[in-house]
Amino acid sequence: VISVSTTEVRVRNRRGEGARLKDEIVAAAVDILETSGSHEAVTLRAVARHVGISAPSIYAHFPDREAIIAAVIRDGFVGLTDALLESLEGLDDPVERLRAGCRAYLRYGQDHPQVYQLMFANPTLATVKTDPAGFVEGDEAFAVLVEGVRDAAVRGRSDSTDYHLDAVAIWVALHGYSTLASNNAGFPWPDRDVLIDELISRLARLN
Amino acid sequence: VISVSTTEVRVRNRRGEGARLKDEIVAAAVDILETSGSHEAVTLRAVARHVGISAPSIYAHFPDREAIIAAVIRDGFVGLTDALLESLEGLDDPVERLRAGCRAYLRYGQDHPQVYQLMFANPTLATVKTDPAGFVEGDEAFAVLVEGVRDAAVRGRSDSTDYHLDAVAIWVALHGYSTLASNNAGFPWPDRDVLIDELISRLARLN
DNA sequence: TGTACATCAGTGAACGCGCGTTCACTGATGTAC
DNA sequence: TGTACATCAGTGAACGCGCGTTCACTGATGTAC
Repeated sequence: VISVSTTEVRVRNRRGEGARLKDEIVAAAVDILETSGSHEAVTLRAVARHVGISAPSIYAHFPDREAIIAAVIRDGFVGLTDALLESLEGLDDPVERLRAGCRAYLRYGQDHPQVYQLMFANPTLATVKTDPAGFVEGDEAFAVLVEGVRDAAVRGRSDSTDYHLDAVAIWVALHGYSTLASNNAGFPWPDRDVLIDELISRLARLN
Repeated sequence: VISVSTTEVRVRNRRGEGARLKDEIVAAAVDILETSGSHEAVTLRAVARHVGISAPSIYAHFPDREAIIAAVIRDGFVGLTDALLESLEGLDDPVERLRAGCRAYLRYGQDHPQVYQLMFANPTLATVKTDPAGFVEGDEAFAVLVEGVRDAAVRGRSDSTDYHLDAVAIWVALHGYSTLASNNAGFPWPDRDVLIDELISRLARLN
């Protein structure tokens, strides 16, 4: 019998590199979260098993299970903001920038549906959102959107006069589409790109 | 010492009325769900405690815990559809009807945030949605919206030509606002009524 | 260069808990005769 | 009208499980002298 199991043996971190485990723990939590489709599966013991360590080892890095989830959410906000900013690189046309940003937002939600859900549709958030760090990240992401609307208006491509209001309108629509699409695959959705373009142009008041 | 505790003693159902417990179980599940803010708290034992029965008694009415949640979701769809239809009663103006329906939808989401979340933003749904009954209810609710857009267009109050597309756009926006608002109270929301009216008039293409 | 030792990165066993589920049962109530 | 009995609406005790968390520990590794 040929052994197929690749009994992943974890190599213990070298002295002074113990903090590396912290990142591995968060990565494992994300993995379990997205694979299982529910944050209930992200138990302290499941995370430990996934990383290949004993359960108590986690306590050197996180005070409790909730802190791991909070770290996942914080990482999510950083990742989303990065994705948004990256999507704008090299683009000059304000409408193109707006569309690119919105698409990047939806892509993030589609690629990390469970993390996304945790970020925006879970009361656990209360904990992280009170934490200034998570809040600032979320604000930064939203600011990208407000800037996009303002830019389009200033350069004569949109009739928007209330940038904040219109940015909120777009955010609300994007978020709605993101969560509904990932949870209601059976619904008769119209063409995705048409829907998104209509949402953006009407809510950003493109002319 | 004056006894304050109202040790709720449940009266056993009379013969032939055992099925009444089924409704009590669902009601208890909804109560726990909305009070706790998370469906994780809706355990079989917690529901039994809330109703005032022993845990095994539930098995006479539901095969397992998941079936209770499914019943909560089904009830939710019925409740939402009823609320939508009721909101239209006595209204004739198509734009008024559209607004009333949308407001009723948001009110439902605000009044039953956790049930709402379970209905639209949870993969547990997969089970219920495959079930024709739940599906039909959801379709009926959405049909109310499509009819609203069509009616407005036919009566010259909207420029919509693709009723389904525009109804989806409105649904997406309403859903987005509903979940974001209930989970992000700290966000600087614009005036609620202004936001909602703008979403509806732009997405329904009111003229 | 050699060695004693402090420190670091973890481990293994154990705990109490609430959970879903099973099993054999109980006692009130309606019904057949 | 009286009574034996079937049925119905539940109960109580028990199970095995995975969980979060604690505790005392181990063994490799870098460092001071």
